[in-house]
Amino acid sequence: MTSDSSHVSAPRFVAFDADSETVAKRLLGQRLVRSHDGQRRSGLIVEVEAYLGATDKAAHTYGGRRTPRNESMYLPSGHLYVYFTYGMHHCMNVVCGQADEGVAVLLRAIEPIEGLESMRSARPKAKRDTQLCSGPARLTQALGIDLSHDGLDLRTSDTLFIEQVRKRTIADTKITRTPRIGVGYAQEWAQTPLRFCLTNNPHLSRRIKRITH
DNA sequence: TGCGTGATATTCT
DNA sequence: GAATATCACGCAG
Repeated sequence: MTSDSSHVSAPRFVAFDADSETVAKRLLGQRLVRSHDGQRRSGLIVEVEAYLGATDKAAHTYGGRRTPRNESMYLPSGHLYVYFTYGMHHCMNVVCGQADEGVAVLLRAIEPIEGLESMRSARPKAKRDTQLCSGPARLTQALGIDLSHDGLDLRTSDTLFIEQVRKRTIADTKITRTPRIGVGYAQEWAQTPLRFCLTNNPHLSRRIKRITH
């Protein structure tokens, strides 16, 4: 195996059919690929958040809420839920669990691997490559993902999909769990550690707080 | 390094 | 009318 193996097609990641915590951990270290205009932009998934559905006060589907915006979160697992927020940002989620359950994983950060030039031109404000995809809205901007991708099937799409570059789930010892970002309103759910990061990866959306003794 | 703040569409009160 | 699964900028220390 040489370092120039990025053109070799890897198998698709297909194991979306599980609860969102399990899928969140499975997705860490897999490769998110955006193929557009004959170019490939891709990166390793380094940070995700699990959203648990109707019982989760931080989830868009809390209490079974169903609106035109979140409709695709009720699609079968493997589909994409893209939403627009703060009047200017897109965020992308992978639907998991069962159809109509409203369960998903938010992709928060990737480590860029291919198509760095395209990402840089898509994100002129990023001063360093660690700022290209280190945040949910940053990574959608870097990859050119918007509402036109809402409801897309990652298992069959040729333009956006996830490649399985490792068969085993990353060991728990290499994963740091923290509370989710920006969900302080969600009461007891605000404290629940459902954000999963590859420990000390430089492409995270935020540094992991040091544990104080 | 770490606040405070503006931009601004969708949803809920 | 208010809040939000955010980002980028300015200013303080």
